Parts: sequence; C-alpha cells; structure tokens
Amino acid sequence: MQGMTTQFKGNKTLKVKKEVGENAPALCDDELVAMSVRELNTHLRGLTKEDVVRLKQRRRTLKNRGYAASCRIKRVTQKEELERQKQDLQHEVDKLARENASMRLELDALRAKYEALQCFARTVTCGPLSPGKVATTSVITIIKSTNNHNSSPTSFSAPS
Amino acid sequence: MQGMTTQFKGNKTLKVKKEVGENAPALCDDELVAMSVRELNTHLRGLTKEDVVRLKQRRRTLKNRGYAASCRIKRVTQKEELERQKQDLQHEVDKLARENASMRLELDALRAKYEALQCFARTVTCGPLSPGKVATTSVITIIKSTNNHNSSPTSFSAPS
DNA sequence: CTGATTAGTTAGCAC
DNA sequence: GTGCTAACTAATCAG
Repeated sequence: MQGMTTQFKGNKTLKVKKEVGENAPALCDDELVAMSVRELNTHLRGLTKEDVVRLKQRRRTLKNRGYAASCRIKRVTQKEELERQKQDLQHEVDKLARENASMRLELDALRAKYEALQCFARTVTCGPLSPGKVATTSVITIIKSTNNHNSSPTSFSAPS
Repeated sequence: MQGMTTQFKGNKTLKVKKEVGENAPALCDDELVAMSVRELNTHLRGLTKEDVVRLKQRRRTLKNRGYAASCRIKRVTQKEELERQKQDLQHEVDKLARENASMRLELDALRAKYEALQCFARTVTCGPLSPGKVATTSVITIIKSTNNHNSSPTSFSAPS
C-alpha cells in the first residue's frame, strides 16, 4: 500500500521541478521522519506551496504511524506488566498461605504440648496423689522431647 | 453521522425491481448491517453486479466497524478485569499477612509461656535446691506477666 | 508543533 | 461468510 518504490529507476540523473531539482524528489520515508524541521526546510526550498504542504503532510502521517505503533506497544507492555504483577501477588498469596498453614500446625501442636505440661504440673503441685518418683520421671521425658524442637511433640506420656 | 431516515414516505405499497427507482437506493446503514444474508438478497434483486458488489462491500465495512468497536470494548474490559483481580489478590495478601503476624505473636507468647512452665516443672521435680515456696512464687510472677497478653489459659498454679 | 489517543478502514487469519 | 485483530490513517486533545 505504501511501499511503492517501483516507478522510477534512475531518477538521480533526471532533473525536474523548478530550477532546483536533484534533492527534491524522493525522500525515503525513514529520512523524512527522522529529519529535524530545520533540515526539512533545506529540502523544501524551491518547491510549490502545494508540494510543501503535501510533503509536510506526508511527514505528519509518517510520524503518526510511529506514534500509533508506540501506542500499541505501550498498551501490550502495560498489559504484560499487569499480568506479571498478578502472578507475583499470586505467588505471595501461596507463600503466605503455606506459612500460615504450617504455623497453624505448629501452634496447635504447641498448645497440645502446653496443655499436657500444664496438666502434669497440676498433678505435681496440687495433686497429693502421686508426689513421688513417678512425676519426676515424666518431666524428664518432657524436657527431652522439647530439645528435639518440633519433630516430636511426643509428650511425656509414660509415667510408668 | 448516520441517522439519515428521511428520504422515503410510504414505499410499503410500491413494489419495483428492474427499473426500480425508490426503494433500491438507500438502506440506512443500521438496517444493512442488521439484515440477514437472505434478507439482503431480497434487496439485491435487479441491481447491477457492480452495485451488488458495492452494497455487499458496504455491508462488510459496516460490520467491520462494529467488530472494531467490540474489540476495543473487550480490550478495556479485560484490562479492568485484570486490575480487579490484582486488587483482590492484594487484599488477600494483606489479610494473610495480618493473620500471619498475629499468629506469630501468639506463637511466641505461647512459646514463652511454655518455657516458663517447663522451667517451673523442672524446679519442682528436679531441683533439689529450692523445693519449697521460692520456686512456686517465682512461677506465679511469670504467669502474671504472660497473662497480660492472652486471656485465660493462665493458671496451672495456685502456689501457697 | 509534537506526541498520544480514539474511531474508522483495510488486510489477513481462523473457523 | 463471519468475527477478530494488527496496522494504518485521520481527527482531536494536551502540553
């Protein structure tokens, strides 16, 4: 639609247009857009008012083409950015949920251990029923189990 | 731009084809797009091949206009959807983080309580140094301090 | 004027 | 043939 570059062959040697002639004819699109206004004016000398308008319009159109392209790029970039952020958040949710679950387990285990120990403490301090060696050995077991950290909430269950 | 509905009056009674004249000319855009293919063929009878092509092309163009519009709507809708999902995830992250923090506090508090109780249990059962009231009272102090954070699981104690 | 954005048009792909 | 979408153009807005 626009890549029509087939109607001249060696127009470098052909002089037309006013007195000027050689640089006026074909500016290859890319040149035209890249050109500064001052540069453009150089190439504008000796052209019909109509041609000047036409050339400027072409320049504007080419510029607009570029603007449209960057607009589209920006659009997809932003969309990708949104999706990336969404992913990150999803990962964070997963991580927090995992932490949460494991903490809940830990908490429950610790609560159980605590209650068991509390129960034992009551028997020792308040309960006159078994003040002797039975209680003592039980406590020893407890201490050992807590040294293992979390692996075995195994209480002190063996009051032998 | 396109609401031109003013050029016939009572063409319901007039039926023509070939030479036509009054109903062939203008289908008001909206009608044309909404029409089914079979309906369209009805309106196509007695037209030049060229006119048929032209009319079909106009229909296609109008359809495309609609497609382009829905494409844009879809685009913004999807973007809004993404942003909404992002918001939801962010809220979930916040909620989980809060839960997490409070659980961590609870866990630390419980750990402290547990250790205190364990310590007490040791003094009672193993510690021959101060088997009497000293140990017991110190445990009371601990219990009170931990009691401020949490509600009730306070006392295993009752010293005296 | 420059750059960005919107709506309409066209080309081209997929069904 | 129908619907969708990318790229282009023109119109319009903001700075």
